[in-house]
Amino acid sequence: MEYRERILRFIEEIKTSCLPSVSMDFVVFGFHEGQLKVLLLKWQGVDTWMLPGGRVRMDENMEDAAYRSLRERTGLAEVFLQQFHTFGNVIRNTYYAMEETRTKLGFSAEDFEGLPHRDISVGFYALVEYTKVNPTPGLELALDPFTEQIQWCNVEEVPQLLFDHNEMIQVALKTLRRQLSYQPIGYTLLPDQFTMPQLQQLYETILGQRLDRRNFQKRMLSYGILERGEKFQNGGAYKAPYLYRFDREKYQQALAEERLLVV
Amino acid sequence: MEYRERILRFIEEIKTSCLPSVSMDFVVFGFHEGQLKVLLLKWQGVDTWMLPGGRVRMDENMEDAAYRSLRERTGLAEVFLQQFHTFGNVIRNTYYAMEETRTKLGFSAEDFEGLPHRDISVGFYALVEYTKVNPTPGLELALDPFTEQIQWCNVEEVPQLLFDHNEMIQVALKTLRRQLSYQPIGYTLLPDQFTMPQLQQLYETILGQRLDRRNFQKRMLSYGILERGEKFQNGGAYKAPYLYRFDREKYQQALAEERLLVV
DNA sequence: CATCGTTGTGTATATTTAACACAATGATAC
DNA sequence: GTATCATTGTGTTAAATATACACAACGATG
Repeated sequence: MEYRERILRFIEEIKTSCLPSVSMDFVVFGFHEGQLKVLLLKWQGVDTWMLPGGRVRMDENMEDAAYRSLRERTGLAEVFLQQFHTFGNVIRNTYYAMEETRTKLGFSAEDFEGLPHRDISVGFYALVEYTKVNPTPGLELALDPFTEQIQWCNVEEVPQLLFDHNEMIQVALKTLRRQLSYQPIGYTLLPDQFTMPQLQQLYETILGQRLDRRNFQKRMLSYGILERGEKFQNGGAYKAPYLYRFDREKYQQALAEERLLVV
Repeated sequence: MEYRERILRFIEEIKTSCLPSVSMDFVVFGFHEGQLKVLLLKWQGVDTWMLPGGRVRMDENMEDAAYRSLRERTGLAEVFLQQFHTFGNVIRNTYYAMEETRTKLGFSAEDFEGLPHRDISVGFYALVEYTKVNPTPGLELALDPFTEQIQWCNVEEVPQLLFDHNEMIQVALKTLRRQLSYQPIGYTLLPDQFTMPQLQQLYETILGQRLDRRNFQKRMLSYGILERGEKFQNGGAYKAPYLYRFDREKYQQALAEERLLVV
């Protein structure tokens, strides 16, 4: 199918099969080499980054739509996904790049007619295991003919984004910090097995503050949600740390009872 | 203006000047005689209660729309208002009473054509001072020609409501409890002056548990956000309690620093 | 003027949180 | 081989906080 044709079909699909004036935006967090990362994408013809988004089909639950969108982007079926805020300001769309994009791609105003000019956007944050993610540009899947590039970016180094997406990331981060004690942050951001220092680094990165190594370990073990495994030697000139994995059942139970307060 | 005419105008207004497929619902909390109350309303021709709702105008920020809707309903300009969750399930609308209402009122399907058949609804909870509220049925204001009755109901005695509104109240309550320590719950639900037992009763009602009288007082005073006034005698056979009022500035500061943990 | 329910304040105890010290490990340099 | 170094695992102590509880003061009532 030709490129122009694909875009026209895409627009037609949005107009006919998706809820008008409602969109979703995703703040996808990953953790790699001691850094908290977020997934960003770029539209073809626009040189500013933005968050991945999605739309809700007419007969689709919003939560299902969110999982679907994220699966299409990351290839992950099992992720932690949660709405954190709904953004409804008119000025959200002040820096809308749709017009710019349209012009650059050589489409007429009529081609894009009927698309909503203003959206309410439901913000979701997702916690995914960095190594398992396969960022997929929409171009390859025909799911979004605008998306050219998609890649991870350190949370501290996020550039100026389109729309209110910078604010979205900040609100998502704030929510993440607040929910650290009653959401399964650990086993959705870390690989199956991990060391205590890794776990601590994750918490420190999210909270943005140092924690006492000894008290942290004591506390984590006291929750009774960790299983200790073998020792792990990665070649450093130091004592080998133990590998741990989460006891999912006990973790869930502790979360339900909100016993995992950290700070 | 005739009744039928008013409804047709109302529908036309929604279709032309409000965002399609987005609505708002409000869980309005008040506190009176030791009871947490919530504002419910009834449509004409339907004998099931529901939550007050609203819509966002095309050129209006969603938050502004929420304040406007609530002002129209309660007559209050200054309320604490905050979104707590966005509801997007399709089955939300399974028990939709719109059709039923339409038939009972003698309107044809064409009259109601073009109205969205499925909404995403942003849930807000509001904290208002019970005595200052003047519940206003839409009929009197032409703001909502369906609403016949509006009144307070004890949170524990809420009947089966339309749509997913019972769930909404539960989620709002959960959020309220969780945010008790970093939101200005106190001075939005209580009158300007209040006694310590009143304040405690409020906290106990929201949290759904008893608190130690002495420790509660000690803690509240330790925050340094209360100003003690005169003694207050309401005629009971007991020692007169002091009246307090909040030092708004210090309260705000304590909230910002999240120092008001209660349980 | 004794009684009763309620309010204000204090104090002792238990629990939790925070601060800190030391031994063990395993690669590296000499 | 052995000393060095960064890092890990565990314990101990002091401070802060939360909890439990006791008593005196007040003001209407009979």
